[in-house]
Amino acid sequence: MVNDAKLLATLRQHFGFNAFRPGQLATLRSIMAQQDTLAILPTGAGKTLLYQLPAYLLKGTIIVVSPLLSLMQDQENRLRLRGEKRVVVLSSLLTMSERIHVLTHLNSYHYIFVSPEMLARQDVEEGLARMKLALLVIDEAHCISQWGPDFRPEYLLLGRVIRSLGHPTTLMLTATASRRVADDICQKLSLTHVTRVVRSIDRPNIFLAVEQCDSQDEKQGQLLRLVKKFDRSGVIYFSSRKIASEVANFLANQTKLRVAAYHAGVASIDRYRIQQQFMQEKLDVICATSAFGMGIDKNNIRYVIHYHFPPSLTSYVQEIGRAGRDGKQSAAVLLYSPGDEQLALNLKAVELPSVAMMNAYRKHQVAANALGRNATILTFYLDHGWQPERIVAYFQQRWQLAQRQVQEMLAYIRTGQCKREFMLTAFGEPGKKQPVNWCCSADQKAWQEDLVLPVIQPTRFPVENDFDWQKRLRQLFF
DNA sequence: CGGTGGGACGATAGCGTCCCACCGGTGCTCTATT
Repeated sequence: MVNDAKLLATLRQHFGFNAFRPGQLATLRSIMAQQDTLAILPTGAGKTLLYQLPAYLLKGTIIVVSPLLSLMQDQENRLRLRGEKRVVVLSSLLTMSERIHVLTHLNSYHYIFVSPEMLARQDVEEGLARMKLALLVIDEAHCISQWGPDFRPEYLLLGRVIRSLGHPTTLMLTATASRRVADDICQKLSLTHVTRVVRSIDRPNIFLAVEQCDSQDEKQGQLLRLVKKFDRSGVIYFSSRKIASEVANFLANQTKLRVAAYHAGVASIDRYRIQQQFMQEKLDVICATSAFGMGIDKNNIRYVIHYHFPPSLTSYVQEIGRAGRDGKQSAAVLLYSPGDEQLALNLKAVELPSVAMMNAYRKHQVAANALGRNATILTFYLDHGWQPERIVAYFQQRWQLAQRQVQEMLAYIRTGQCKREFMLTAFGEPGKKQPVNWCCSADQKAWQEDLVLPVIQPTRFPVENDFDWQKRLRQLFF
């Protein structure tokens, strides 16, 4: 049994820190007690340490399931910089002979990074099932709930994979998950006894604002005003690639700022360059779709503006959470024109096969692969033995959920009460707000008159205060 | 799914109506051609 002193010693010896950040110790205790653990810790809480530290104490390989190839490569590079050589990204970027080599030498790796799609392949699953695993890590675990059902269905097979790997200790990591999402993650993985380590989603240094704009022209004008006013680094989120690119050009022409558009239509090499330049302060503003953000490790993003309507409060909290990681004052501004919610709904509507479409399919009027964009997700469910009736019911349920999420987002926009209070209540943390009302509802005057943000003290990461290691050492040795 | 913009058409000289095409985000992996 590993005690706290041992964990702390390992932290000192291998990472050079003197204290854990909030949530780390509780998570590590749980992992070392071989408990499945869901850690919901805000961005910047040091989540990678949660599996890198146990690597020094556990025997066997650590598998990390990650949603993006770029994230896996990034993690691999970081581990190599730490001197870890026994690390591999098992992905389609390997040549066939490289992949065969990896699969026949699985035991020689300390860390294996893998996507859910690759992990669900029979040869990979069987290969890994023969290994001694120290830990299974599911990074960005909210993807199970958010992307799994409609977009990347292999996420729904992770429960099966966990069982076929002999149920290793499983660590799920995410920055944002409401209680409902957390329940959904555990349920979809069929994990019943899960330790949850949850820190507040509140980021007191982020000012919350909603600006109503009556037209798209007014919105663009307002955006320009905000971007000129705010200090350098910022991210602007869009739900359209085309408009993201157009506004990027507009801002580049109207200001002296260095602006780039970032979305899935941009070549991956350029996306990589843009991200690097943003990190190195060679770009000021990124006009992005939801493609941008995961794994962004930049601590001085001063603002996140939403030009379009986020699909849910959860995604909104995730996206604005990228601001102000250094604890200094930052802002999250949502620009809203009445009717903006329609685009969010339409995006969901095309993702889910309509009832009419499914009826046509059931009457054999169309084949599954003729269902266009919906074909992939639909054939997945059919291949896994779902009856069409069940699929229709499920998609209807997903559609209703999407509508509820849009309604919740609208309620956030419209509420006259403190935005922060609304947000925290929605995430099951009522009454946990800081004494200061730091949002546009409370600071109407300051916000609307001259955009002067109230000054607050930068927050430092507090030392884990529920553990006095010196006292604990005295108890152990004297 | 649902909103919008453009073209055709009708009945009549300036505009209404209808219909159709188009648009709207996120990524993995595999496979067959260039």
